[in-house]
Amino acid sequence: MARASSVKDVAALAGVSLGTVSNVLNRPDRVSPGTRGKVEQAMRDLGFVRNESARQLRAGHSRMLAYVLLDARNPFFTDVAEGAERAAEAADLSLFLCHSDNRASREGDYLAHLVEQRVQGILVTPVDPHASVLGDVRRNGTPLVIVDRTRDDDEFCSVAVDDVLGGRLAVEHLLEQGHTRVAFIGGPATIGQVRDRLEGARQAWAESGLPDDQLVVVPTEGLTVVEGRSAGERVMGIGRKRRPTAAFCANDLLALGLLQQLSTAGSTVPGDLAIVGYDDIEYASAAAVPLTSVRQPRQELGRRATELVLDEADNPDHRHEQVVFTPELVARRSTLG
Amino acid sequence: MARASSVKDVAALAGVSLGTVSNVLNRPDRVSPGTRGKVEQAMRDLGFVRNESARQLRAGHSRMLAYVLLDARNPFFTDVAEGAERAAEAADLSLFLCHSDNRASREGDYLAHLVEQRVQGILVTPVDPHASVLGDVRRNGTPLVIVDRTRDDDEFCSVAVDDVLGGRLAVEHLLEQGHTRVAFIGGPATIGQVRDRLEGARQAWAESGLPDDQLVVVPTEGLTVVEGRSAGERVMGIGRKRRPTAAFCANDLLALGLLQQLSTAGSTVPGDLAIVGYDDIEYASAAAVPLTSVRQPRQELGRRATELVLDEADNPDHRHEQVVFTPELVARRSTLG
DNA sequence: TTGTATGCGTTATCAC
DNA sequence: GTGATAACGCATACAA
Repeated sequence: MARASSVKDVAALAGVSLGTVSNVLNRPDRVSPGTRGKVEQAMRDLGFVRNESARQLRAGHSRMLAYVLLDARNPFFTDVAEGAERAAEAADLSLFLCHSDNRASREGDYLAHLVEQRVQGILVTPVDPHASVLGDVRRNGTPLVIVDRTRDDDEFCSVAVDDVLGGRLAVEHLLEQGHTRVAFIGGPATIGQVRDRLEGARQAWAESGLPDDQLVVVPTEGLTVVEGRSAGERVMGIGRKRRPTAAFCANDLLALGLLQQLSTAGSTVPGDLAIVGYDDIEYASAAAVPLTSVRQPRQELGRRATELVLDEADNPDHRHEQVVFTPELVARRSTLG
Repeated sequence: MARASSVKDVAALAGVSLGTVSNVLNRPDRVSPGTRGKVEQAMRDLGFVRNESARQLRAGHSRMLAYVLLDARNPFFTDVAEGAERAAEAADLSLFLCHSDNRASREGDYLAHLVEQRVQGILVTPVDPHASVLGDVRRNGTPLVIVDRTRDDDEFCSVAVDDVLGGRLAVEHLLEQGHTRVAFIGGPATIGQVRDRLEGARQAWAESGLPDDQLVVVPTEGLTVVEGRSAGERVMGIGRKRRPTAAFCANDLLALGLLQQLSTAGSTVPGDLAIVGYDDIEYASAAAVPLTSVRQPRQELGRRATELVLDEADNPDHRHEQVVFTPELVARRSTLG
């Protein structure tokens, strides 16, 4: 494979000047049909492909968007990515996914590379939304939007969902179903989401007037199926009288693990324990017992984040905006007996 | 945000020439500690970031690798990606994920963009391994390796797993467990994988001497949880006497759906139906009944594919290679009573 | 050790 | 309608 051919090669073969080739590429109307034909033929003959690096160098920025995400295995993030992908497509940009796998170092490497690449914009669900690395990106002139996380300042655009409200919705639903002992399953508390959902749960609980200690917090070390199973053992290990009759899980993976654990142990859902999940991922409705869950507008998150990052890139009057979406409870068999 | 600063700006501020700045960047040993200090300080002051486009233009190729994958929601592919990611990291390259979502048009758009971007190499699990678009990439000088698919020629490097053997392993295991009526669940037959796994199943069946019609093919329209549930209804709808006592599913998602359907309907696994899945994704071992499955060396696939694409990029004597890995059966409760 | 000059491929401006 | 030319930012060969 010889060196790829350039506009110069095309020009030589077509017997025209380099400028004309460029015109065929970028303003075909300015060039006569005859020469255009010759040029296009030459391009085909040589298998000419634009060199995007050179284009970018000239233009000052690339036609790429990137989404740096925490966990490619979590359908929540891939759904967000799908929304972003569609918005990117509509703007004639390509969206690339970068998997940080929850590691700050990898996240940092990707962000650095993307800034060097002069991408149009970056969406990121960061390991730590307050890490200075995000500020560095901005300082270097690359628009950046925080997805599914928030900061307590307004230095960045962000899109997120009201997790406190989500927590309220879940617990209010369980209260309506007559439960008076409820477990909150989730952790670690370092994750803002987990804290907010618990906070919402507590607010709803306080308003119910039930004793505080009947809302039991069962901590987990992560938001995974395996952790859900382990939490299930702990919940069902509580003595009959003090055992919760319902559980609100900080995400659906936990809820699925919990469901599996109960099913393995011969307990029934919602008979022995009602379950509410969070995220409403596809597996939630397809579970053995379809799962009640708090739905977030996932694709919408990605779409809006993309719009914001493009506004930051294109609009000189851009103002940072913190968008907060409203979650919605989807009731299914796991709480409806 | 003003225009990003360039080596020229750094040189001006540091009071040295542009070449010296470049040397600080690329051969720091060639420059005296004193001037190096000045230059580095200037870089910090200006927030200088290399322009990767310009670097690429100069170098002729980028420091990017890409994996164009079919389905970001399938853990199989994200595991492959993880293996590729690690190999890329070791070579000091960045791996970007492109989600074609099983759409040929999106796959084509991504491939075109990557070629224009002059990426170092592309890994792809294509919608159609024989589509001409793959040949176009190669013709344009970008190394490309096919992942988890094969072609019947040797125009490309590829890495795959021996699915015929995988099918044999699954059915041989069920035969050993004493089953004499088995369902193969999977489809559509347009997917090479599905065909190969069925082929392997048939080979093992033929060698067992059991009547052909006791290996029942239950077709599905895709390899998803939902399809698995639907297949479950059909299998259990078969009259008692002719009903299979075991099912071999073309992937784990189908198997999980099947498992859920049985559990919902009050049937037991493996009592009423033993189940073998394929892929051994994380959810397989974490399922309500841990799933027997055929494991593929997923990360290894990604790692090897990356090595091959880098060899194609760097080694003038590169020869295309079709690597075929050997699958392995992992027996768990879903077949072991 | 440091500085100068050239070219990578593209686009856009300006003559012709 | 077409052609010559400069510029984008960087890396390198070579000169000082």
